[in-house]
Amino acid sequence: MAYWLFKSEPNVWSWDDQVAKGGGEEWDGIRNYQARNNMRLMKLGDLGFFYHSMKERTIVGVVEVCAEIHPDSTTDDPRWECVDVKAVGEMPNPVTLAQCKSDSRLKDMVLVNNSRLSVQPVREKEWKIICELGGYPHSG
DNA sequence: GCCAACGTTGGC
DNA sequence: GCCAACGTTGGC
Repeated sequence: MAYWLFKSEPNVWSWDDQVAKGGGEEWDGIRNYQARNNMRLMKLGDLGFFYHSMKERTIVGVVEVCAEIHPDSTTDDPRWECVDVKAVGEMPNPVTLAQCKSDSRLKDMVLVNNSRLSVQPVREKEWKIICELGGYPHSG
C-alpha cells in the first residue's frame, strides 16, 4: 500500500465535487510526465490526500484509487493517462500548507519542497503525521 | 496580482 | 543535444 497526494484548484475540481461524484472519477487533465509517472505506479486501494491549491493551500480529505492507470478520456494524445479516485473520508481538521512547513518532521515532504508537482508520493510516516494533525482516523 | 520556479518547445 | 524563449503553476 502506497500513499499519494493529489492537488486540485478548488475552482476547477474541489473536494465537494469529488464527494458529490461518489463512486469514483477520473483524475484527468494531468499534462506533466512526473505526475503521470506517479499515477502509473498507483495500485487499487492506494490512498491519497486531496489538497486544495492556490488560495486555500489545505489538505481537506482522503481519496482511494479505484481504477488503475488508463487513457485520459479528455484527450486523444496517448501520452496522457490517469487513474480514478473516490472520496473516502474528510479531514476533521484540515491541514494547511503552513502547518506542514512549520512541522520539522515534514520538512522533506514533496508538498513542502516542490510546489509544482500536482501528483506526488507521500511517505508512510508523513501520512501518519498528517492524519494525526488532521484528526483523521488512521488504522495501523 | 506578482513573480519565482519549473517544464516544454523549437531553433540552431 | 544544447539552451534561450516561452508558458504555466502556485505560493506569497
